[in-house]
Amino acid sequence: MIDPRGQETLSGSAQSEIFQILRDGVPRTRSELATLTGLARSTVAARVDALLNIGLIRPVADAASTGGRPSRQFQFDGTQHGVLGVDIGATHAHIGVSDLQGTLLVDSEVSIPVSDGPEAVLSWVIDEGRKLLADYPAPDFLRAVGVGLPGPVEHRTGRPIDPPIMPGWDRYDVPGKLTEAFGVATLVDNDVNVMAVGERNDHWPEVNDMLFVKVSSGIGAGVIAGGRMHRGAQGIAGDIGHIWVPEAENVLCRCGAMGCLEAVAAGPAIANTLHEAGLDIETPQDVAAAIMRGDIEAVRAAREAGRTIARVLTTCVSLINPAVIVLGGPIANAGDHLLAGVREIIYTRGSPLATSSLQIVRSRGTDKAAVSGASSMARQHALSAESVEDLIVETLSA
Amino acid sequence: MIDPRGQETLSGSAQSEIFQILRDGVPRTRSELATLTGLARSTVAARVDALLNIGLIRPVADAASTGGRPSRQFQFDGTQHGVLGVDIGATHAHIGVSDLQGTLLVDSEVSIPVSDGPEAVLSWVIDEGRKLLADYPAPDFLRAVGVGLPGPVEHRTGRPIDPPIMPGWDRYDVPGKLTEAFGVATLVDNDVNVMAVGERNDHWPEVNDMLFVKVSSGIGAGVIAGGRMHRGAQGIAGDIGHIWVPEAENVLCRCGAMGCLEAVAAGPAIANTLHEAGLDIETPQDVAAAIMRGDIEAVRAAREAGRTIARVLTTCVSLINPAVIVLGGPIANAGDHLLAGVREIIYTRGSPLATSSLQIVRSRGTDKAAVSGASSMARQHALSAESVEDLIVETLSA
DNA sequence: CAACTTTTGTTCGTTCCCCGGCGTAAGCAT
DNA sequence: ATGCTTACGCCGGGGAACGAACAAAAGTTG
Repeated sequence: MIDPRGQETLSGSAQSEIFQILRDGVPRTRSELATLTGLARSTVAARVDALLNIGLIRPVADAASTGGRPSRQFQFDGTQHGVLGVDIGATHAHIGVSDLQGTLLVDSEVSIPVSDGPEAVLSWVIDEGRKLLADYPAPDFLRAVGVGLPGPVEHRTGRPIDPPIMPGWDRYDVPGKLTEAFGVATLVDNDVNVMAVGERNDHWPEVNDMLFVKVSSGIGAGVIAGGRMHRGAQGIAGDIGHIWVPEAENVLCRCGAMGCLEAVAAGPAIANTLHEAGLDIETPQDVAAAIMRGDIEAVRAAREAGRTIARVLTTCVSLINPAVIVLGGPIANAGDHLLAGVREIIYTRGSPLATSSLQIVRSRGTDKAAVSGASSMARQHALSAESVEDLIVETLSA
Repeated sequence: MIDPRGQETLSGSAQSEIFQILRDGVPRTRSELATLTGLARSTVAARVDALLNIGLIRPVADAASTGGRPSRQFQFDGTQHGVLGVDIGATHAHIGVSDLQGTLLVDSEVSIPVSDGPEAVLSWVIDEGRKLLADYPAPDFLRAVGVGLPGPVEHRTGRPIDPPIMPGWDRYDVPGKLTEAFGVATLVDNDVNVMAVGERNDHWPEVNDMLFVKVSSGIGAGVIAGGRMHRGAQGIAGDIGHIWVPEAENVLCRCGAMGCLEAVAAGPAIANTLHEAGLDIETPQDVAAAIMRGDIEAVRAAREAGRTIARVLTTCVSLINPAVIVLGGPIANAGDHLLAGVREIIYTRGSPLATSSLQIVRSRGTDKAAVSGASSMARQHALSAESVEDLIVETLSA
């Protein structure tokens, strides 16, 4: 019964090859899969049966006959399993259950400051997660958990590293806690990275080089290079909020330094400018609202912030040569004004080669972007060759 | 040697798994390999025999007995095969034969302008290559060819794309020509990328995130992200020479635009400055010579160029979070002055997190850096799991 | 110095996966 | 309804790898 070759299974990597082909959602027949993979029809049949058993694929309408017996078609079925997406913000926690297609099934939000510490926040996550999952009692329904945290995270271990605004979280074993509670793998990352992965998986799957820039109370970027999240030597790649810009030369940043980009172009900086101009604006949310209602001063400030950010981004574009820049966060999503400022500078000042086919767009995510990004990260893991193979083996032995 | 396990060792085929383990040069016994791979002793023995036959490993002194029969040890043997490394510069061509350990065996250089066109230049490469290879008549000695070109290259196809200084080379099928002549795979890339790969493979094998910056007649960077060369959406990632900098606001660049970094900080710009200051300096080589002999004006100019470049690099550091920045090219290698300027700015102005453990060093390559980089690129290919397996299969069938 | 111990190296039968051929099932065309 | 065409399911054969058993080569001990 048991493969005597133990855990080292060369054929194992090919085990889920069929599934990886079907992941695109296109229905295919067994013969098509055989020619695509080069495997024998009999082998394909066995694999397809296994996937059907697990519920990762489903039969769909037969293909039109070409003269002989019509062939059955099979298609990716993402409805039988799900993942948990968790977004921890500075003042709130947001959790959602998505199926493996990426459809958000239910979600729930609560106001809880991250400064209450990991035990309090994660307890809510666990309780609420279990409540939401109660509606999906299928055995093995949950396949993974994804978490976005508002600070630097060592992705390999899932632990926050010296987070500035998360007292008590430093090096806390977030995946340990959640894996214990839910019994599945837990992936943790910085919220910007999580949104970047989500945006890419959901809207730009064919793009391998992308920059996601979030403008809210700070400014951060997620770098996707060669189709993979780029984290850098210490996991702080994309931390562009504290790059020195001449506009901020005499402005003190919350990080304690002078000259940081986010000291002049992030939400609080814009709020401050507008407040001093006499507007009744305190928070980044107020800024977004003012921009949305077309306040001329706010619009001007958003566009100017866009220009300032773009001056930094021109360098990023030359260095990375991305196909797309996505702007996200409440300020960027409040109309096209910040976007317009970014485009203005990048398309005029950026190098012609790198900008000729560069797209600069707004995030398509909504207020649920972070949760859906976290889910997307979890989904990516759950649908990976490794996870699917584990599931096949598990099911076979049971 | 290179540690192949540094990043993703695509477990595609376990056939050459044993070889990939031995690539680090450490001698190992069959039993050690068996426990490392999880394979049976008999399987390991068969694989080892195959590798011995090919000549990719060699037996070394037996291990000390632990009471029983002493075990034989085997070690990577890079002396039985070799690669060709080719560096095409603006005014010269340089070719060398290296063995698979990376030792440069012979090399040869000629003054030939790249503007003579691909047929002329590559004819010399082929003739000279055959001459050099005549001393290594072992069948199947040559395993790959690596080429560095002074312009943008579409790495997938190996064709130059709109190169500014290579008339007649646009979209020329360089790998086709050389593969036909030498009968092995040919890899082509931009010279900066080639040097970056070489520097990484030879001197920073364990570093996965690195920036290589070349300062000569232009300024370019090679980006290694997550252990892989990053090329970007159009293959022009790292093209930092034409980033807008305020220092160059009113300076015309050779590219036709105003404000480019390399218009003020590359070799020709420094030469021009010094020439205007009354020095007898015309070319970047003159600049390097002046710096080397300690000319105070030249040293000052080099340091100032370093500062200007570093202002751009601070953004790159925040975005990529590299572990190392390597500065190469004739200007950077003419003493530590440019390096000092770069360090001065990055360590004072860069974000503390990203610079705290960042190393900024000079390239260790010599004037043969480009050839050795091209060889290194070829070697990386020749030692990849795929190539080794092909070789095993080939030898078995013969 | 010979027999024993210990570990390695080698051979060979077994197991399992996968391939490919053959018979059967299921629609189309006449 | 009959034949044709294509797809599905079963089954024997080949190859890869495993592991047990045996042979070899030291060191160890009486």
